Amino acid sequence: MSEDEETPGTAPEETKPRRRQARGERRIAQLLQAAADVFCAKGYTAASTNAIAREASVSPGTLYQYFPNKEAIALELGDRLLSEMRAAHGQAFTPANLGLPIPQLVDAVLDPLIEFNCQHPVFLALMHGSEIPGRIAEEHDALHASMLARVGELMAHYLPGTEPAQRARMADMIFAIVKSGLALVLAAPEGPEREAVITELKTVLLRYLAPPLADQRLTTTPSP
Amino acid sequence: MSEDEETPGTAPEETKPRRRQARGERRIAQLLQAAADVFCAKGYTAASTNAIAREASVSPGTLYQYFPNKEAIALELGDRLLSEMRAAHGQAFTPANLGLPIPQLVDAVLDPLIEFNCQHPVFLALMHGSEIPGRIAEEHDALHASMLARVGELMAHYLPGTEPAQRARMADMIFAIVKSGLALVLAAPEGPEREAVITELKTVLLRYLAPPLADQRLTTTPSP
Amino acid sequence: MSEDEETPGTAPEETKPRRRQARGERRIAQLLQAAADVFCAKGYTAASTNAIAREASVSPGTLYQYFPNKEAIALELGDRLLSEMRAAHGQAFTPANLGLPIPQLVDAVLDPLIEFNCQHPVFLALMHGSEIPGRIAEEHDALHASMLARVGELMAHYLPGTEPAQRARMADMIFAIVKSGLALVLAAPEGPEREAVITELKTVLLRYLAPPLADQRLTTTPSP
Amino acid sequence: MSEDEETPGTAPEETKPRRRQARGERRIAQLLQAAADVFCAKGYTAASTNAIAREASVSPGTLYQYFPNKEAIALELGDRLLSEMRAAHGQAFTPANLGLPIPQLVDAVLDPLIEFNCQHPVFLALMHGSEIPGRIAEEHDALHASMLARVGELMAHYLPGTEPAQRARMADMIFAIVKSGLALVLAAPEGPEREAVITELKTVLLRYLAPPLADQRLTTTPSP
DNA sequence: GATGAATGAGGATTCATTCAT
DNA sequence: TATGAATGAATCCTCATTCAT
Repeated sequence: MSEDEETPGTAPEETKPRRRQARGERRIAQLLQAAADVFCAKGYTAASTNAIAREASVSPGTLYQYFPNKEAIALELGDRLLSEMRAAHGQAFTPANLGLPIPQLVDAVLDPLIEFNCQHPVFLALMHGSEIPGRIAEEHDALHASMLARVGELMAHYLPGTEPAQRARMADMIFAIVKSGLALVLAAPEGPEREAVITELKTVLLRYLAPPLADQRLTTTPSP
Repeated sequence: MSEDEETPGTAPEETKPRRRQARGERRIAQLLQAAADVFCAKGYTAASTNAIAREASVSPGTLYQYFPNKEAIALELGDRLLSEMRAAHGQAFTPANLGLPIPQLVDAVLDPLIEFNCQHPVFLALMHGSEIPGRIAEEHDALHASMLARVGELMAHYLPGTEPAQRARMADMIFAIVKSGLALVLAAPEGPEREAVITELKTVLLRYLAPPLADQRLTTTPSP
Repeated sequence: MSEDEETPGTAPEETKPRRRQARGERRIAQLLQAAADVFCAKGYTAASTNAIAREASVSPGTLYQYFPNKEAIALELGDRLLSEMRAAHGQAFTPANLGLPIPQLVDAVLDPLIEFNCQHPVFLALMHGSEIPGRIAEEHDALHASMLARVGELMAHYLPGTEPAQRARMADMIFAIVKSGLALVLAAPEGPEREAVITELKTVLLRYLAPPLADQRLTTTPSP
Repeated sequence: MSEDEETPGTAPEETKPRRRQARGERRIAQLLQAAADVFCAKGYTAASTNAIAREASVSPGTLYQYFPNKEAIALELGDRLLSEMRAAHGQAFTPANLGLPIPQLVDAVLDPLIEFNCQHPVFLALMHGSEIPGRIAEEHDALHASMLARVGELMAHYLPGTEPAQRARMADMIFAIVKSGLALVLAAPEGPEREAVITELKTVLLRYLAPPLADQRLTTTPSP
């Protein structure tokens, strides 16, 4: 039984607080959605908390009831985006996928990632944050690091023979390519053009990875 | 004889204005340098003209003697950077280079570009400007477009058989890879690590381009 | 029962907004009063929004919650003054007054006008605005024109035989005399001296108008 | 022989200073002219010293070599205007004119005044200065007072039987009428319309003054 | 909790005035 | 003296944040 569910009949006096929490959650979601929209439209720095409140059809005071300041909004937004992405995208790293040949692996990793970014364009907007100050930048680094780590795991699995420093460089590279490729994908009009861009992005990765993988195979599996 | 008087025979009336102009030019350079630093540190939106003036050890009024507003500073900075880059980097597109095999071509194009960006990190900072408003964005698009066009020319030269839409996609991709690769290069510590990152970036590009170039050779040069 | 709750039967949902509106109106009135004082003291151009806010014991931000800029303050002030004046002074132009002999008419028109200007010295201050820029000047012209038109109507009624161009000149003249006479009245110390100045102003007008009115009577009423 | 010209052969060492003074005077005149233009166009408060210097084709530094601050410019301008006006207009108050019948006196006083104001529209602009601060206002009062005194003298001459307080009121009134009438005259297009406005202004004054003058004649000169 | 008015520090920009040349 | 660059206080206005209701 999950902690959030309660058997009917238990402590009725908890219902109100619960409701409140539920309402609070809705408020927060609503505010984060508004923040996402405004960040997308204006960027973090130029986005004003008043604009976010207005977008959420809420007064500025209400916004500050849920977030201590503008930074916290971006931070929370980043966190939620990240865990949402993990949920939507995490199974790409399951052992099942780790056995896949690279082309399928790339599909299994990129397709949900692209899907996710199409639905949450703020994500990329926040990742690009060259304009983002202080703690947010750190937070971004955290996010960045966690994603890099995932890529690193894959690399370790598929290219165990490569020396770690080189593997790190490759992971950085792949991550950078994916990020900027994602931007191209989002910029392309939905439809066949976007599909073509997606294909192109995968092509870049596959061609980049093919030679080391071939090396790997030669080295590790002396053939049957 | 006062310092302001000159021996007859020289161009006397030009000296004073020239001094002034020289001083003005120096001021402008100093202000642009300060702006570059502040833009790098805070991003365009969060950079304040007062901060730029302070960084230039100058009063706000002085800044406004040379630039009508913050936008003009970024615009002029972009212009200067661009022409400086053209000067430093333009010969990469000379016919001599167009005959080069791809690896050398990539070196000829990327090396000066990397060099330039290491010396002028604002350039990348300004290119990323997702937070940049109005006319500056347009200006950036212009810069972006002009650089893309260069890449496009190269592509047309080396892959004439590829259909234009696909070539455009490839050019976008290459440009995106170079931009984000450049960021990795700048982020790497100077020395062997940076060199390794540079090599990796070139590797990505070469592996990406190798198959279409091979196709091209097969198609166009039926060989003896 | 909280203060915010009302007995059923009244219009409960209007109370809060109404309170707010009332507060807002008070603020606006307070700001306009402060603006009036500062405009009187320094003139429009030299009046600063910060000074107005300070005079109103309010922060600059608050001022800008109610007015988008300095111009809007002067415009609103002009509008309010004008309609207040129309309310206080409008009946001077009723048909009843139009039948009056000139001396009574002059009383009926000038007395409320003087009264009004004594209570709102900004009015004259704003009308003199040779320093006033842009839209405000236009607005002033509108106000000016509307007052001139009133005078013109009176003239047309009392001197129908005079040619229009001449009537227009006379109206301009009368308006100018009244404006500068009003300034003298305001400058005079309240009491008998002020009364004497008022009398003198009326005398100027009556003596100016007497001859054409006499002509008019001779021309139009051939007598019994 | 004018003061500024010197006979050849006299003290040569005085030539330079003299020249300098002459040059200085020219500079000052040039600056005051520029100031007049800018004050007319923008009003005192909105006129910037830089704009005045630019209008005079001079650097701001030069302006401050001749005037300690903006106020001093307006002050000096007022002074010069006043004495110029006295020169051009002073003979209106000569004993010869004092004997004239009122209509001719009015012509003798107003015509040069109007002429002067048409040539120096700043004069009126400065007189209206409701926006003018501090010492300038006082200075204006001085100017105002000196002109009022002139009118007062005339009144004393022509209406010796009227009680002084009333005469002062009448002088104020006349002065006010003339000032605002002058503004109408300047506003009218040159040509017959302007002439008509001038006539109207004189009419106002003559009608205003006729009754007391008639009284005066009855009272003082019973004569056969 | 919700509201939105209020705050005030801070940012862009101007301008009277000074100063090195 | 003339110049015009430099100054910095003062303007207008915005926005993150607080607070009375």
